Amino acid sequence: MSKAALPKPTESELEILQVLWQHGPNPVRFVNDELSRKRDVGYTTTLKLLQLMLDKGLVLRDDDSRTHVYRAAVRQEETQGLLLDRFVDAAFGGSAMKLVMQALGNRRTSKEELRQIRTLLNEIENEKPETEKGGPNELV
Amino acid sequence: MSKAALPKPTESELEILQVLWQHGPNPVRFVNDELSRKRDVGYTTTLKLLQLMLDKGLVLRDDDSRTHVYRAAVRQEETQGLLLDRFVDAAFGGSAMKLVMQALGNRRTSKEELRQIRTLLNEIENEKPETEKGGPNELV
DNA sequence: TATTTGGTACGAACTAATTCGTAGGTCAAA
DNA sequence: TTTGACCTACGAATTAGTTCGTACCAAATA
Repeated sequence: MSKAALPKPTESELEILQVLWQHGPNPVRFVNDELSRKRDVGYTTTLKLLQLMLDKGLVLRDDDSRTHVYRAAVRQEETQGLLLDRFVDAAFGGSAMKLVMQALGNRRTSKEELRQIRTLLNEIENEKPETEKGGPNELV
Repeated sequence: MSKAALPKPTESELEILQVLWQHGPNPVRFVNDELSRKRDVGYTTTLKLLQLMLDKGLVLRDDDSRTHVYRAAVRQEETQGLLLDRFVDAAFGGSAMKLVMQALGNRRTSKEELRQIRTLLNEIENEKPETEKGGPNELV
């Protein structure tokens, strides 16, 4: 009963989640201002979206004060993982490797990034990572 | 005038493209049969989809014979790259690296796959890949 | 107190994507 | 030459997602 079917966010909902993940709990006004930096979006549109997301369980809200404060109800890595799975299926016939190869092959990748990936590869290969920080998903 | 704005396929259209990429040019009947292996879909639904895709320029068709034969009009790698870009923006805030790390970190990856990635990393790091095949985008 | 400012709720319009029913054509076999 | 199988075309219903107008409430301020 704990993990009831992680609802999949739509594209717009994802934009909002990005804001909440990045800036933490905030009122509609703030979220809308952030979204407005990229594209034109009405205040009530953002409000409505947040309300729908509340229904879906994608966000939680604190409505103690008149100005409600919303916060993400789903974890970023988890959600990204979910979307990634779906995307890999849809666009790469389920092969995550093909996706990785394409992502690496098709764009400029800095030395530093390449180094990070090598490090990650090593950790994976050794099952138990030997990093000083320890945690398995502490990367990135 | 050559590359007029690569139209972005929807999810359903992508399913169809997968079939055409994998099996080559084929009539509606075949495509529909393939799709039906995964989920329930009516023949005329597939037909309509293919007709819409024809309008969009996603497929071409040979209607010499009564039974039209459709084939993909867009290259697989190109389309996947396009979708990948959009997806990276939407879900990973534009960071392809985060996506790769997540894709590698979150799932079982075989030794062989890891080796492939290392090889790719080496090629990228040397700017000019030393593979016998030569071409820059020949990877994957 | 009256007005302005800023907030929520929500119906409803709009758009894109998906699905299917129905009409009608062609061809081969009975 | 009629029947049945199989095909295309296409209008239209349905669904999901997005957007916004309008109504309404509360708090601050003139």
